[in-house]
Amino acid sequence: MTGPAGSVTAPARLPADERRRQLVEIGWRLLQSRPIHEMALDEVAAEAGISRTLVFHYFPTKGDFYAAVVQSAGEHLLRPVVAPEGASAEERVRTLVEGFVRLVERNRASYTALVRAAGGGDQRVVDLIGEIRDSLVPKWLAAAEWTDEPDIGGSADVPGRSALARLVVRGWLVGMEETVLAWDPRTVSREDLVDHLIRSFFAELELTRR
Amino acid sequence: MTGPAGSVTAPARLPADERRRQLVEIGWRLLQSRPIHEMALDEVAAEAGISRTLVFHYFPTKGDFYAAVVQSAGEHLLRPVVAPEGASAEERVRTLVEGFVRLVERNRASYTALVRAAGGGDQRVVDLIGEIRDSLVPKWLAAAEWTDEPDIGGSADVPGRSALARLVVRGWLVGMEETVLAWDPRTVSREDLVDHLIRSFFAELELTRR
DNA sequence: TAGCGTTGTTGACGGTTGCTCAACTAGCCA
DNA sequence: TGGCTAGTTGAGCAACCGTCAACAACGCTA
Repeated sequence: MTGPAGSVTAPARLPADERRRQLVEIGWRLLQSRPIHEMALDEVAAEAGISRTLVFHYFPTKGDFYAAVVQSAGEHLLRPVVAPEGASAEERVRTLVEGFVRLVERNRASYTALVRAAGGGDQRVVDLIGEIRDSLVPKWLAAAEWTDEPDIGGSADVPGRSALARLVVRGWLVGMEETVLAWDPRTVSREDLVDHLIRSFFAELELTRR
Repeated sequence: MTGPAGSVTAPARLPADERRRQLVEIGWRLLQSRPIHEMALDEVAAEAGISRTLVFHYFPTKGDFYAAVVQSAGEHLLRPVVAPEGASAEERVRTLVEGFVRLVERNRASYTALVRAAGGGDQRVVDLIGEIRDSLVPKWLAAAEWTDEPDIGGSADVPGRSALARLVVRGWLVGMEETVLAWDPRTVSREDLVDHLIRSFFAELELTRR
């Protein structure tokens, strides 16, 4: 355990940004085995082979560190999921859904860790996850080629229509998250799941049209 | 703050079950202003006018206490939401949706506290919230008069159909939770929200039929 | 090469909190 | 009165977050 350099323990002195990245990376790794509130900064420091004080030097508070970890994790996890350019709306949405299902299949631990962080941690982390979710809404709306058309013959300054769509898509995304996480491949086939999610998304969207 | 008996501080000696209930009630009250991981047992003890040790006497571990609080909270919050007996499917679902929206409107702090507990706390609490959600699924299916009919001419031992429905309803419930919590009455009217949720629920269910 | 500021790093300390242990006290029955 | 049961407590341990003042390595200038 306290081996003198068993694996790749940091030599001694690192440039600031590199140390930061190292710590975030360690935090992310630890987050996958422990719920967030059980990850002590002691552990992070030990893993990096430095003193706990140094962690506080880079992240003034525990919450700051967690926020950095969650932010980085969110980017890493969600960046690869993109819709292809020249395809039909259905194909694009399918790509997003399948990308997400695959993401969960491959990184279940990571993803649940990330989602769980949405509940327990401090306020910054909660807000961060909220922002990440919000940032996904336009992506999905665009994939469905859903244009934010104003009410037919109605006034454009009434935000009701598009606001409802955004709200609904946000809720739908969270529901999908939950569905895929709770999904048991032995009772529901992967195909049925994906098909249902796609049709569900379009149906939900269509319902907001009026 | 340290008033000698301003409100209703417990006298001294209480029967076990009464003390338990008092502590859970205090925990529930505190949970509404603080996220769960910030509620120290010190505070609970102080609020009850007893020593911290006694709290541990009734709840061996912090997680046990939190679990008890969440359990009680879940029952208190969700019990009142029931569908009327003799109404149509649509009316019954409408009652459930409106009941839930009203619940969130009135007890926003309590409800978010409860939902947030689903993420951060210890495993027992997470599981508990999962069970509460699961227990809601049949209630909603029944309200929609959704009979768990086997595949037409198919084998009854294939669980695919109803399993999908249960899974989907669970996800939809979580999505609705999120939607109502993120809902801003200034951009989406209450009526539009409720209407959409009702139609969304039936649409989602209909999609599982095949 | 000496000096000096900048920057990465640390040990020691304080306060809070979850949890344990042995002991004290109020009622109740023989 | 004595003794049993049950509610209650203070002292103490260990883990953890966060602070402070100081140390050590490197680059720059002279």
